[in-house]
Amino acid sequence: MANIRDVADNAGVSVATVSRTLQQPERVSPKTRNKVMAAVQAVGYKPNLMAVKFRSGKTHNLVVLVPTVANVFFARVISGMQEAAAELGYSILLANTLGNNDIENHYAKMVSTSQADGLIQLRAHNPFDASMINDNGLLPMVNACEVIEDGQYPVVSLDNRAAAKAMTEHLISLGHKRIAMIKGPHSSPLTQERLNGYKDALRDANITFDESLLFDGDFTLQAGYNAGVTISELANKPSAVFCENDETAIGAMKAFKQADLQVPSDISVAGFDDIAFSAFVDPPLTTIAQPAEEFGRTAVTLLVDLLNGKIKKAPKVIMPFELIVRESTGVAAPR
Amino acid sequence: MANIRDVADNAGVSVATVSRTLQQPERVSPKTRNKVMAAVQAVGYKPNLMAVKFRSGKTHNLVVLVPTVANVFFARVISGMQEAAAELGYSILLANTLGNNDIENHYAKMVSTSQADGLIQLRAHNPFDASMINDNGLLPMVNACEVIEDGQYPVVSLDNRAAAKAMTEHLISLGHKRIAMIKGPHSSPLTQERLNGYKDALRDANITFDESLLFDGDFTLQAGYNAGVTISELANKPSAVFCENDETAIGAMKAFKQADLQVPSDISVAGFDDIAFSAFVDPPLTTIAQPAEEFGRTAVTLLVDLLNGKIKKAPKVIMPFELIVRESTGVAAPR
DNA sequence: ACTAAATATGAAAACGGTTACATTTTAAAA
DNA sequence: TTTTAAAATGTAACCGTTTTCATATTTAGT
Repeated sequence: MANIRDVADNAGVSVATVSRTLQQPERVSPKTRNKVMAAVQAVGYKPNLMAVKFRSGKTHNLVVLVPTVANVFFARVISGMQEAAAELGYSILLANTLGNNDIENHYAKMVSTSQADGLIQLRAHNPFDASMINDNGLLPMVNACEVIEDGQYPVVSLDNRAAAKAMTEHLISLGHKRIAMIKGPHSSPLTQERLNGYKDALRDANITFDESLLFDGDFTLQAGYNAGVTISELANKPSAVFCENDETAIGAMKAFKQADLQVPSDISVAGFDDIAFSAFVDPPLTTIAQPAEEFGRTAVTLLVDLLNGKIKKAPKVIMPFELIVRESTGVAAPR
Repeated sequence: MANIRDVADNAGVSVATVSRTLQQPERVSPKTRNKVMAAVQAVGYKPNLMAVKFRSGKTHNLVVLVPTVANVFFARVISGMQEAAAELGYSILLANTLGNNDIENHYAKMVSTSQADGLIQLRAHNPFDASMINDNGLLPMVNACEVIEDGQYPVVSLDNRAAAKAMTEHLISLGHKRIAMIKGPHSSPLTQERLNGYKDALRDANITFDESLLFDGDFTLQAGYNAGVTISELANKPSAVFCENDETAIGAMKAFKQADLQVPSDISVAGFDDIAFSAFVDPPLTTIAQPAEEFGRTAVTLLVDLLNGKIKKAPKVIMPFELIVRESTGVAAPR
């Protein structure tokens, strides 16, 4: 494999000149520039970027911690990250953490071991192992999708509380009073935020919050189905179910169908995220759309700015949401 | 940031000894080993892995080219890759190519520029730009999911033709004679393989192949929906539709529902991949299950073996498939 | 106790670039 | 033409490891 010295020899110049020709062509005369370029071709030179990264101390790699790439919403976010990263000359190192703390730490360590310049978390969960904190006591990190309260790190998030409130108000406006909620995992701040929004709407409408209408989930189809089965066996069923994500809602709808409950005439169902499938299930799902790709783009832009020292204090970017009303929600049935 | 020299100074030994202590502890006396370990702690040493990779010439990175991470099937494959890579001490650099040739080349180039040791393609599409071929004329690459014919590179694939044949036979056994097919993108060898399997089954059952029952798609929900609309407007409708993946099938089912065609009583629908959603749509989708995670695991194992020179000539691993009969396929309606 | 072999350690080169600094060449100004 | 500044190029140090080879130390054998 040809290296920069081979090029220099071939062109009859020094390695410094070759390096300059490649990095700052304007600093070298047109004549030698041509010689060098010809030599590059002649010997088939490919710069060893590992050497460059080592020397420069900048890897231009970003680690992204994602709970699971199989989640359709995350897949969209990642897609946006890839795009922005490519534009800025960065590569994404994707880590599928499966919520596992060891895996998270393993990948987060790539920053302290100079394998990556920064870190994006798709799940709020700091601080990491103290061993990976750098000089100034902070990791070059941004949190996406979930707000983190301590204000130390940049955040790009959705106003989950407001969005959940908007959805709940939509259900209330259709006449629903007994509105169940299928939650996300306990460990996720999202769960709490969306629950808060739900409670806000209830309070504003003078509907007393009923803890027995809360069901556990974990953002998977199966969990939604399980909760749906439980709900359909209830003596005093809710007339609407607000699910903390679309997968959950789709799972629950299957349970309702099996129990011969019509959606939305017997029971309304609402989701959150607006994944592609939601428009294609039967009935199409009412949900909250989030600008997923934009999330990703913003997160890497923020991180790169942070790495370049362009950010003074941790900003908090709140992305807009949109209530998408489809056919899975309808007016409450008379009791 | 402490480097190996700081550790050496602190421990009162040479850098060579520190390196040995960390890499091959058995080659250093217990006494100095303890001294070094203490020094590592004392100065908070974290090896600069970029330097290690540069020096060793092994990056322990693998580039994975995926057409789109938003495809649920690919997401499962990637998940399996991550797992196997982590076990083998490799990291995955995920590239979302969106089928774009430039993006593919850009990421493939990471191998020739020493940023990654090898490459996995989730879509068969070689050779690349000649500029990135190495000495022996080959890229350290394995193809997953799609068989490639030239036999130069290891392949892990499914017998798509046999699987498509099995599904078509299932439909024929239910009495279907007019079976439409919604294809994948032209560019994908998968499309052709599955089409071949479909034709095989037709031939074996003495059903004449009817080109007008072939519809274009691209593996997305929307394309499936579009084809579904076209089919429902047909004067002489097929009694069954075999879709080349599940997303397509789910899209088509939505179109049929809108056209008041009952699945499966009016028209049967079959998919391919068995993504998680398929069990949860209405009706649950008959499909072909592929061991997606295992695909991913096998692909990286193969690639790592290839990198270690453990592979003589390119193997071709064919993974098993399974016909999953759910409720979207039923006996053919009398005409 | 003496020598040979085995083990432990250190000094320094190497990996492939970038870059500060020194030097030479070219262009511009006097 | 001479002087001076600017532009082009070269020399060599440097980034943080690993690794070869030489040297020092320990262990074993007689």
